[in-house]
Amino acid sequence: MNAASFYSKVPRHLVAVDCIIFGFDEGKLKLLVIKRKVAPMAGEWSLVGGFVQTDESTDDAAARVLKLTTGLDDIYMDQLHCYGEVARDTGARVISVAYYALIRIKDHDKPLAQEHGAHWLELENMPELIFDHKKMIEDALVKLRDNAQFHPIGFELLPEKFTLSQLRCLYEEIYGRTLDKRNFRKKILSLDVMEKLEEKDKTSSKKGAHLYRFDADKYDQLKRKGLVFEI
Amino acid sequence: MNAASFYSKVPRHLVAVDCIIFGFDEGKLKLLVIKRKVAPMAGEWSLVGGFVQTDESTDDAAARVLKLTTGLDDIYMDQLHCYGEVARDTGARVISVAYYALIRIKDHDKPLAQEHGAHWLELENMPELIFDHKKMIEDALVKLRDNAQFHPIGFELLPEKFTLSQLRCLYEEIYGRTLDKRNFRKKILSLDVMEKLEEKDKTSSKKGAHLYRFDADKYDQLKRKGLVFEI
DNA sequence: GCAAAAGTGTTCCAGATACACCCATGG
DNA sequence: CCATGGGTGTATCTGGAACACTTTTGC
Repeated sequence: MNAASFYSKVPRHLVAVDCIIFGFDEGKLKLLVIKRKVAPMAGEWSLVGGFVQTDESTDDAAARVLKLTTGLDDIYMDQLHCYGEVARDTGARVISVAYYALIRIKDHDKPLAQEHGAHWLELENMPELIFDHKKMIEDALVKLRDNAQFHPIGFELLPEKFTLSQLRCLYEEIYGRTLDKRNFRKKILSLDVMEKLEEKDKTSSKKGAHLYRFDADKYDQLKRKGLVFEI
Repeated sequence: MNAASFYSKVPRHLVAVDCIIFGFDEGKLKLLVIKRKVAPMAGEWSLVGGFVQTDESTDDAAARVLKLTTGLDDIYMDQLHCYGEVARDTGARVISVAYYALIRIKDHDKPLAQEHGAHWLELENMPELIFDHKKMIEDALVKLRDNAQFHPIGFELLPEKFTLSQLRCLYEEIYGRTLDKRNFRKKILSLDVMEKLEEKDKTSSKKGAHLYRFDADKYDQLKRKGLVFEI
């Protein structure tokens, strides 16, 4: 059999990407979701998505969709899972590859997002979503937890400069449980991957809290030497 | 926009599944690979795969492909990753969803496998493979390690009755390092998820080693009570 | 002066690691 | 009788968990 006859007569499918876009604001994990504009399910809440084009990889498609809605490039994104049930999309048979992204809410293009009907909703208070998007979000949260424990991805959700309280609050949100203040400080500081700045943040206390910055270069160096990041 | 116009004019893609089929035999992790029969790359080593049909989910397609080559049903399978680079398949643009499966080599339909040109090759001594199949295998091994540590999936690779030495040997293969005999026994037995049988296996020692059987019901009970499986 | 968040150390316990010898048996 | 793999217990160490008071300063 030659290549032409091997690949011909094979069914072709619509392939979509859906993005679970995490943000962190006001001490809460949030997701960027949109009011769907097209039938079926127009007007319902949906993840941000789009179809994979002929000349782009699925990774590229996810990056394109993210940029289209947030204006952001060069963002932490990871593939979550491919959802391939025949009837998962009620409009047509669509195979969807889901990605999750971590962004700094402050950095995104707010007008652009609004133009696309996008809203930041609290993870803990998600409305009904179309198709299997709820399941995607659940799966993404599990994966986020797993990854955040052993990789320094939490910093992707915080501003460049942040306080230890903010960082702890973020991890508490991700893990869904409280963390001991002293143990958390001890552990994260012992990793020695953050730079302590002179500046203090006074927005949330009279005393002021030191700001820190994640040092990616230092992390890479230490990782090569065998550092095991764990929070 | 209505549904018909929304979904029309969207490019459609060939979607394949590829299966990384792990087995364990003679103390070694092995993979079931085939000599590819069709162009391009006919005659080269390849993972077992096939195209996703119109009426089947990607999970179903993977299960179908596995059954076709091994005769086995109802096997541990988990999705690995969706590989979506545009040019990953040199014959056409094919998006591939990879799955990995754990089977008991002794249970598979050997003649059927041979008929499909399938061979069990040692993981440590893999030849070159077509396309990105090498990468898929590497990714699968990472995922297998991660999963085996916290889920009792190692048992899927062993016969129903096995000795502690066999089990330890399997984990040594998976992790790629030796494990202390006494510590391993202590840990695995303390989980209390295996039934100790009266029978002994004398094939590998004069004294004979007790056979054990994994007790899935007991594991499920203990898990509900909060047992954390970890090896 | 007081409210509100920042910052700081020690004790305790569980689980991981390291390690060496006797046992049973077929040949 | 000896070679081979099976089976066993203890001491030590490390890292996680629990826990409460002082500091700073804006109001």
